[in-house]
Amino acid sequence: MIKNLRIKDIAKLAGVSPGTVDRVIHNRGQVTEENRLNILKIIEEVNYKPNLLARSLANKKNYLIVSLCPGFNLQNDYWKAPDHGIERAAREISDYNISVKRFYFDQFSVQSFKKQLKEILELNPDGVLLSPVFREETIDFAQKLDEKQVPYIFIDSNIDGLNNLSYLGQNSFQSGFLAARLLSYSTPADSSILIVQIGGSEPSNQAIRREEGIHNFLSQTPGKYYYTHIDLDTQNPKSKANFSEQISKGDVKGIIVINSKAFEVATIMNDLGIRDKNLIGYDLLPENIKYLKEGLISFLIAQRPEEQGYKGIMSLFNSLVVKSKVEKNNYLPIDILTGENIDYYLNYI
Amino acid sequence: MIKNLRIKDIAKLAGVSPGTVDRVIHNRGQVTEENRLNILKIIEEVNYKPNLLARSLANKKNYLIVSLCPGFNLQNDYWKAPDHGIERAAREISDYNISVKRFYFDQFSVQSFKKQLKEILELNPDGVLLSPVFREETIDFAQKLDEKQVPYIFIDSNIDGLNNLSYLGQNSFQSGFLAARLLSYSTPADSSILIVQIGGSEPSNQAIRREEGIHNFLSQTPGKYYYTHIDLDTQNPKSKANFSEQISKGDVKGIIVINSKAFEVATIMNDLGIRDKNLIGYDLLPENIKYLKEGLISFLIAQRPEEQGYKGIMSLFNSLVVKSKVEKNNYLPIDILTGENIDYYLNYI
DNA sequence: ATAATTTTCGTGTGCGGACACGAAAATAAT
DNA sequence: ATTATTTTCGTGTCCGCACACGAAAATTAT
Repeated sequence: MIKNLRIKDIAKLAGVSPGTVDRVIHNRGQVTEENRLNILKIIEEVNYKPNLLARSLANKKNYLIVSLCPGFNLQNDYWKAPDHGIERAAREISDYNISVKRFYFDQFSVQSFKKQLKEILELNPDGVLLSPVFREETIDFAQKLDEKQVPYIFIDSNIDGLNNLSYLGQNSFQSGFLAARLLSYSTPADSSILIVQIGGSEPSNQAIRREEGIHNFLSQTPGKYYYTHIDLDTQNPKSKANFSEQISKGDVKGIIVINSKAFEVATIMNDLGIRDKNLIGYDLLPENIKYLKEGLISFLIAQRPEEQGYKGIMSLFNSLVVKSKVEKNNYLPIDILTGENIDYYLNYI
Repeated sequence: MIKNLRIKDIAKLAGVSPGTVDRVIHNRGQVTEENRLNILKIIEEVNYKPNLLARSLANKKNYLIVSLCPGFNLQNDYWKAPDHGIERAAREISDYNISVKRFYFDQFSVQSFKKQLKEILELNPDGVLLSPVFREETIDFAQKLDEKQVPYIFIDSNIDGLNNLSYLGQNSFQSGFLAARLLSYSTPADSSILIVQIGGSEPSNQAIRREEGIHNFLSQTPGKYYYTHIDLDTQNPKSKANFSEQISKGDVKGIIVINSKAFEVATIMNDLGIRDKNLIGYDLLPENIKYLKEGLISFLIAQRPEEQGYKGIMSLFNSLVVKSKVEKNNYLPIDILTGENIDYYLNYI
């Protein structure tokens, strides 16, 4: 119940004017060493905390935060959730003289990524939130930001060894490990497991790490499961036919899809009338959710994409305005979803 | 990028002084109907949003929010988490002239509950966050708050039919249903399941609803499982012996503990060297976590207690200061925890 | 010693909004 | 028509902080 002291109070305690205290707080010089130390001591003693409201109100500086994430559309709306989180955070802190400008790129085009990075640099932002899909370009960009002393945060995936303020995302290895663990609960010994990568293009870093996690778990239970990696390209009839054949085998009891397209497998299972296999997938795409509720998908593993966006912006805010320190590695929880609990994740912000 | 208009701007648009606009905004009268309507129209048109920072800074009113939750100690630290969330929210909004005062009661004593309610009423708070453990006393209290037009929020458990601003907690029925579902993944057909209530005292509302959910699931799979309810009082040697006997039976394959004391069962299983049964429990007590990591507990179901406290205070803040509307029923996600993902929940705020 | 320069410091203004107070305008009373 | 009363409205101050400007003090140069 002790009221927070103000600059004016500290000035009185130190026997100086508010302006002098202000100069000490902002390291603006023009203060004798004696006064400076004394004021710092008092600030320490009374645990002075500036009033953020007053500070932001008086501060004319307008912070610009930009975000760069893959775009989204009806076919692929994974990045809608982070975008939503970014927007929510932006609304919440707009009174603090912070504007957030969102950029998007085509996640299959390095060119679009580079183009946006260039535009962003020209804006001279005060902070950047970034999905570092392309490695080399990100490294180059990060170095330029370092030179300008602009903080940046990665979301969804990470690149080690850079000077980013924070990383917000999941531990992919561990989420693969967990997927295998969940499968093992309900899959009898000596059966086969398929590890499926869908899409025709090469797997993302995330998918690779997940598969490593799966391998790691399965290798800890030697001899219990036989597992095979399959690439499925649903556009390619041959690939699809091959997959249908594989999945129809009786000893196949479990399937893990290591990217977000588990619904493709569920669709095939549905068409073939297969119902006795456990399917585990990732991410809350509408079609995944549908099959989870219908029981064709046993578990979905989710990574709080909305929160990644929200916390990303809030972390930059905390760093720039509140000046509190930010955790460098901020692994988000690995949520396990079933038909029974998913509704409470969907409605919940 | 359009800058927010200020009262001063609106005054100019309406051809009046800022004071007049202010009077309209606060319904303080002293304005001709003609001016009032005109100003309201302009406010609507330009979508005026008052600057919360400036508003709070200028506002001398000090809001008092009180919370009343069960106390906690080394033996029973469940309520430590909500308390932590309350404290975190309080810190975050302290600049907005909001002070949060925390009250505690003994969850086994109606008397202590009533005593604290009385004290709270005498403080004339502007908002109340409450764990409504005792039904009748809460109803009485709620009515008094209604008369004073003081908003109140329930956390952890709910009482229907009251005028509370919001409820923050879990759908206990559904979390029971989910527990049974999880058990069914790994428990073979025709085996026995124990539903255990621990503690010697009567079960909480929450435990009762969970058991209903369990029943509901199991009754949907007729004939598949045999299940028995057992009361276990670990202080009572006879009760403990009886339980040990039951759990040693070979056909018992699964156990669900419907309150937060699953670790008691795990301890017994440990002592008896039993390792081939699936045990599911609730809540992240340290001892539960320990056994989850060791594999004696298969799943823990958690309800984000920290977030209940945090969101409870933030909802009151939003209602009192931001004046945004608050969802009445705010079921928190039902988190499924295993040894593989729990660390990411523990570190995470 | 005095002037010129540099350093140190206090005061004042504004950020956007809340509220008080007193002036001006409108209405009522004589 | 004049005064008294009520209603309407504008101005000013403060909230806590950031920053500018100019005055005072200390230092250096002459």
